[in-house]
Amino acid sequence: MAQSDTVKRILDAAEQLFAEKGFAETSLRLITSKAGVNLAAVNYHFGSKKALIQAVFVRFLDPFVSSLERELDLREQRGDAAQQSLETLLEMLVDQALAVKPRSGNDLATFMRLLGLAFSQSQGHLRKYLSEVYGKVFQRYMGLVVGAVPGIPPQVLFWRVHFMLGSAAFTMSSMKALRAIAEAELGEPRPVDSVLRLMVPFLAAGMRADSAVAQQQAALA
Amino acid sequence: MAQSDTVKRILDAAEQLFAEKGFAETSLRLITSKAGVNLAAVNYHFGSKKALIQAVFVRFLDPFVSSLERELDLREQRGDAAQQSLETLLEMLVDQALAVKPRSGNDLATFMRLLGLAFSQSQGHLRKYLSEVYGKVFQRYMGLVVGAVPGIPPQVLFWRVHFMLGSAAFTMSSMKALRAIAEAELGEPRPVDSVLRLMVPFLAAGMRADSAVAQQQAALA
DNA sequence: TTTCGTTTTAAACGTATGTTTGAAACGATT
DNA sequence: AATCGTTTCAAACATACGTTTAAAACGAAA
Repeated sequence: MAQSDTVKRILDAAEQLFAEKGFAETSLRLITSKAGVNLAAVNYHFGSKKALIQAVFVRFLDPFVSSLERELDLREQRGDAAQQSLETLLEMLVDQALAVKPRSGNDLATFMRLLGLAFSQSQGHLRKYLSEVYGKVFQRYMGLVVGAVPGIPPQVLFWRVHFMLGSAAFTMSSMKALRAIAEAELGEPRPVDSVLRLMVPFLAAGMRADSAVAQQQAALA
Repeated sequence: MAQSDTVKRILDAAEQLFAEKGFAETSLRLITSKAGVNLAAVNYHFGSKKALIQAVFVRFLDPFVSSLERELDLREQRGDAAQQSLETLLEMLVDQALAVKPRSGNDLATFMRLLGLAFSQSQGHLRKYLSEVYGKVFQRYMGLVVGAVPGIPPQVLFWRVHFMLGSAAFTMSSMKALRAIAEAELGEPRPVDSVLRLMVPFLAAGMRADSAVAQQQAALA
């Protein structure tokens, strides 16, 4: 018969638990018990915990990245790739993230949190693996972003890209907690996708900030 | 005699190791061996590993926060607290961070990384503790920030503040790695304080981005 | 010098983790 | 029905961790 669903059950449980508690804090015993499979199943099917972590990321990043590449190809064919506005590019990313069809019981918040963890919590092995596998798309996309903010020196651009990344990674990995705070302080919180869209003008404005002023600010002791 | 320097040696070693590897990944055995003291010394002097983590943060946050509060008082007395520009407020924070006099072998990068970890890696107990002790100053400062960007709806402002926070926390906690990448890609990297100053116009512009557009963007499905 | 509270020390404890093992159960193929 | 590769299972293994213990060393006060 086709491979049993043990693998899928492990991935589902691991994905959810990783998103809730992080990698180090999630034990294999917790994962396997939630998945209803034997403890040894993880090492049998994946080889190690590290490999399981990678497998979780591959399963949820692959569709996202494929769909992103398709969209990039499309826009390139239409020839307007070079002159995309920054806002359009950022929205495109949000749209792709929102377009990933949720699997059973894995909602957008889980996706966000995992994406955030990939940057903030990833130990060496994960970060290296992700940049090996997805580095090319990342650079392709970032090339477009850089092209959309002309007149900024490369040094400044480098750091602004990472300010952007940090904003996104932090927000996504803390999304759940932040929405709870927002609810306590301001009533009914925005839906997750609305928060993502709220980031677009914030990031775009930051990227476009006057760089002469920026240089000057940074220069003075 | 005065309390032996065992406590100080533990704090020094822990501070540096936490900054390098995070909390969970740093064992008491590693800390005590680096500090050249007995393993049991941590539990004797601090009670537990959690208490040690808190002690590390208190030691390096207290001077920073005190100095920040002094500066806030000063500006309040001068009466110009209410009409500070956003840039001025952010620069003030950078200046306070840079003004913390480095202890032996603990440079600015360590300070940055710890501050970043406080947000990203802190488990429940640390976050709760920090917000209990330093929440008041944080809110006082954030009140000024919010006052410096008029005309933005509270909901939008809430999220933008956290976009800002995320940018700063991520950048600081990844500062060392990012500077290494910058060096490989662009040659001699900026000094740490210059990177901090580079954030100011980026964040200020993001905070001030047109909120009507933002609202509209966020609203459309 | 003796006393007594403080600090340091080596060793052990208890627990949790990722991983391995060898046998049992399974399921398609012959 | 017998065979054989695959998968599951309970149990154990090896290791690492934070913490505790009880004795030894220390150092100022008497």
